[in-house]
Amino acid sequence: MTTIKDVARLSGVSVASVSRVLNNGPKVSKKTIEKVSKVIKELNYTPNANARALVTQKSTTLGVVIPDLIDPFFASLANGVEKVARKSNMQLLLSTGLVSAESEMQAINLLIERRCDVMVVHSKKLPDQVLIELSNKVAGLVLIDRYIEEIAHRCIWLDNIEGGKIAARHLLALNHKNFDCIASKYQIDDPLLRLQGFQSELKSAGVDIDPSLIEHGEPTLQGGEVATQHLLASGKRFSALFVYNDAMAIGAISTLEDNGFKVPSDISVLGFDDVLLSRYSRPKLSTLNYPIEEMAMQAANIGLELSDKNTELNKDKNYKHIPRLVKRESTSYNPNK
Amino acid sequence: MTTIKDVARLSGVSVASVSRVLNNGPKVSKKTIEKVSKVIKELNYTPNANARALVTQKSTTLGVVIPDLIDPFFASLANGVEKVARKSNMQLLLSTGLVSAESEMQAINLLIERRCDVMVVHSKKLPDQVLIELSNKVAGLVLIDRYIEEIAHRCIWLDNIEGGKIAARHLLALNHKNFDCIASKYQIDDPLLRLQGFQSELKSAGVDIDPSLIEHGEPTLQGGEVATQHLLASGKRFSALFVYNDAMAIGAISTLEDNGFKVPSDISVLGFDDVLLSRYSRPKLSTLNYPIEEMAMQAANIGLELSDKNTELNKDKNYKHIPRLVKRESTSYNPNK
DNA sequence: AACCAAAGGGTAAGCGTTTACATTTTATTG
DNA sequence: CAATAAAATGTAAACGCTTACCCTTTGGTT
Repeated sequence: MTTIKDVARLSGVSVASVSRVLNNGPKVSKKTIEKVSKVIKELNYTPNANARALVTQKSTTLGVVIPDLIDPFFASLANGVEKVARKSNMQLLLSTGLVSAESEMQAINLLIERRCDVMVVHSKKLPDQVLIELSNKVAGLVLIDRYIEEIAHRCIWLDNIEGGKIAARHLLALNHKNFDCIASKYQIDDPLLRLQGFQSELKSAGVDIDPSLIEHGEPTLQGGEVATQHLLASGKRFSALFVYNDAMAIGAISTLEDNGFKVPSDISVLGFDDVLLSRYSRPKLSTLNYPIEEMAMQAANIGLELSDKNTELNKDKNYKHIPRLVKRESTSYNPNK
Repeated sequence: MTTIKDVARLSGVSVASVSRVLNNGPKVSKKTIEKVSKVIKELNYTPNANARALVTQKSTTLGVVIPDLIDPFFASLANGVEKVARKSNMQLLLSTGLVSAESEMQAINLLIERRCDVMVVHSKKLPDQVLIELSNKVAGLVLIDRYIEEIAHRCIWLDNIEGGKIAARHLLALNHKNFDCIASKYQIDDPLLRLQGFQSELKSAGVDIDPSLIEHGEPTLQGGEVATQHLLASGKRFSALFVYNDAMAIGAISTLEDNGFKVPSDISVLGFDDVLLSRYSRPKLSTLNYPIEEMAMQAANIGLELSDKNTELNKDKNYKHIPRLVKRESTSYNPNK
């Protein structure tokens, strides 16, 4: 592959001059620029970013750690970061963390090896302490979808508790009296907090929900179907169902209708996340919008700031987001008094 | 950030030795390994991949060019490449090409700057000739979802014509007599060829389809809805509808049912791609499976081979894929004689 | 004509690694 | 114990670039 030396030789100047035209540096004459540019074209020369990164000590690389790309939620996250990367003339380096603490750590390490200027990390398994230490090593580290008090200025997160409350309020406002929930079987913050918020708001309204009746399942279409079958089998009567995420909610709707219940006239179903799916289902899904792409963009931008030595960091920042209720067709007024 | 020199100094050996334990090189004593490993832990040292890439002339990076990550189809593509990257201890560098030839070229150039060993490129707009030239510069270049005869050994593609034919045969086998199509408004290969195959197979069966009745629309849910409205407004009668992709097909179904047609009992609807969506719709969508993730994995693996100077390249390879019919609930037998 | 500032361009060091080669240490053998 | 082979380690060059510093032009002022 041709190097800067080749270009220098063929255009009869020093490598310094070539470098200067490459970076439109300060001290080059029109003539040199033309000469060199011509040779660059001819040789089809492309500068080596690795060499550049080495000498400049910045990689113009934005790293992302997510479990996978198949889940549209994470794809949106990555897409948000990518947008910022593009705008900042940087590149997206992707590392998938999958499930375990070890694999998350490994994914992060790969990005550190690459000396990413910024790292947007979605980690569920790594302990707080590890992440805190990591943030001492990587200036541009940002956590998304997680809150750790000690490094709150690096955390972009969604208030899941408030999300649960909003859900409860919506259903309450629609005159519902009998509720049930489908939760995720995974014991991580998101489902736990959503449920917590939901229940606490119901309780404030004087409604109690028997914890033993809450179904837990795989957060997928099938998981939603299975959970709903269990729910129906239990004989519990309810007119409003709050489901952990949109995929499960769609599975729930499908099972409800297969069993003769109309959504929303018989039973209202409320999802969470507002992924693409929710707009494609019939009835279109009412849900809580999780603005993950905007949050990802914000995260990337904050990482950019953080990685810039010139801006002194303000540790008092807080980046909490509140989900927004999206009323579509799967929830409606309950006429029963 | 600590460097190999720091590690060398603190452990009282030369950088060469450190490098050797880093790469479990051939000639290091147990003692040195232990000594150095300890210091590495202490200093929390992470080697610099850029420096490595520079000296070894390989970046252990796998580049991908796709329009965006939001489209689940491309997310699957990226995910396939990522799987291979992970298995090969490489990293995924992502560049989005969006729509224009220029932006595609720019995305590719960014990957070249990074000296990606392998590049999996999804390009629709760049002319054949440019891609052919590019493949002379980048040994590990692979094209996905595109066929160029001169570099067929670098092309992993799907036979869209055959896909159209399979669709036609399926619908024909279900005793359908009156067909219509919804196509994409974009004049690129995929929709054109699918339609071509569909029509040609129908013609073989003695059925003609009036080109003027074929609707063209945005390849989205809304596009499918609008196109279907036009179709219905035209008054044309049909019992089988072949739609460019799954999103449009779901839009079509929704509009058909809103207008009193039952799917599939009144009208069979067949999609294309078999994205996640198709399993979530009601009725579940019959469609043609586009094995994009497997193709992407194959592409990445071929790129890996190609980039390896030791394997001599066989230009006679051909990587054509045939879509597979997935019968679900949106197509059924037409009882009318 | 002499001087000087400004502008353009070159030299060379250094970024953090790997690795061929040279050198030293250790183990083996007669 | 000397000789020698084998193993471990060190030295230094190289990868492709940027940039601080220095040198050479150029042309404007007196």
